Amino acid sequence: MSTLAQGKADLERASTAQKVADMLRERVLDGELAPGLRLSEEAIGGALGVSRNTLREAFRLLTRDRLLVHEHSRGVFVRRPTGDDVRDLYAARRVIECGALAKWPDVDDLKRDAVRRPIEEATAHGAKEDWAKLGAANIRFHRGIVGLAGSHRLSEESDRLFAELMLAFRVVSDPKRLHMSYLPLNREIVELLNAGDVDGAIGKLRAYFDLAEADLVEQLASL
Amino acid sequence: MSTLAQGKADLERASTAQKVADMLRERVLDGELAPGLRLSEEAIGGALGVSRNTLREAFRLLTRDRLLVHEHSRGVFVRRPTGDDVRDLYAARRVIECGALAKWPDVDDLKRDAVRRPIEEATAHGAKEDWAKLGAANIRFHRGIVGLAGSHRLSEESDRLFAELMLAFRVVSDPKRLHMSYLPLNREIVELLNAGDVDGAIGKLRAYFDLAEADLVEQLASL
DNA sequence: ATTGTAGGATTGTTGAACGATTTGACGATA
DNA sequence: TATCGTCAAATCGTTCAACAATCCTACAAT
Repeated sequence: MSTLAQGKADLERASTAQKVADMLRERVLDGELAPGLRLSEEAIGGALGVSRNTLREAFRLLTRDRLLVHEHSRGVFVRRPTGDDVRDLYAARRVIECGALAKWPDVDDLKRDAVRRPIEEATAHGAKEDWAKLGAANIRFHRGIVGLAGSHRLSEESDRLFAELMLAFRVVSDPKRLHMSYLPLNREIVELLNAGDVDGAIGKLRAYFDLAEADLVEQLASL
Repeated sequence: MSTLAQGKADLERASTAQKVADMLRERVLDGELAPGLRLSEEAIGGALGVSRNTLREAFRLLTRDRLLVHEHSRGVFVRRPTGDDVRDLYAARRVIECGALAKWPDVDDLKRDAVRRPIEEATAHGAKEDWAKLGAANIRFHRGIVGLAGSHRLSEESDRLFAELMLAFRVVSDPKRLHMSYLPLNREIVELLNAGDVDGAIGKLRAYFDLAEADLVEQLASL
């Protein structure tokens, strides 16, 4: 049954514009397409072998995800997040994630594990000094937190916020320090949750947001 | 300065696809385009005098807003919200609005008035039995609550949630009863806020969500 | 009643075309 | 030197026509 549902999902994924958008999204998040870069319709369309119309549909999708910005008659550019953007993103995250975390007492172990496990994985990757995977596990930790709310729509919007934040992280000079320094804090959050101190965990999560936001804004300001 | 920024915003608003999307959005929220209706590219494009490509761009925008659903090679349809959709929407609203409301002590009077004023307006419209305006004021009340969080992104996502919810409201048999019955509850929330009892207000808001969700789900189930 | 099988209709995608807008360079003027 | 038009090149915005791919309907066969 689960394999059938999976197969259906694969079949439904067909649109060329959607595939192009997915490919471009990866390139943007990889950093291969740097923030501020202009994406010429002709150049990109020619390189990917799709028509301008189809490419423009893909651009619309990514613009809605805030990875690209569209300027009329000038083209689309890879978004370059500002300090205000980061403040806005963290204001949204504070509300969403702290609110979702408050649901901890009401959810089952499946959802709880989606919060706990990424921290274990992050620790393992940190020990191996695999900073990319550490960062990815960190994202999964926060995705797990949002998942506690039990809203598909909220999770999808959060994914967009995370993607945009990863764009902002690209300007950070030392991502290793950033991710490693917050890992112990996240671990404490999980320990507080396991101990039943949800309010304490929320407080620590909020403290994490304050620290991370200030750090990122400062690095963006020094450019 | 503010007039200049306004003028620039007006100038930038130009794209045909955007205008078509705005027009279609109104029609969908009016109910002129009923949930479940299929939107033929040829028919709509011909009626609006735009090409298929431009129309498809508009469809993508509205699909992202969840007002339309896109089925591959079958076309786009006006979304028909299900009970699960409503539960998802309210789960998201609970997290967002309760979290935003918790910021009440930290915000200025401008933002607080954006919460208080719509309730006064709703009361006035209710007295005149203008149910459409009463519903609109109710939405503004909740927009004001989200605005307390101070995140532009969160407010925009909430607008999408509200729009989708208005789609679900279209199946309600007696919108008058629905809006009127919750107005006193909203008024109590404002009074609690003015009295400084933020936690009490959050509790009442949560109670409102529980009632409204159950009501809407029940009406959707009886179809 | 279920399963194939045409066919017609609609969507998915492409390519070319043309007007509109932006951009950048080149002089003209003060 | 600095500022202001002007003009040409490049790119975007939009339309149109065409064809392949897919879906829907009706009808026949088992």
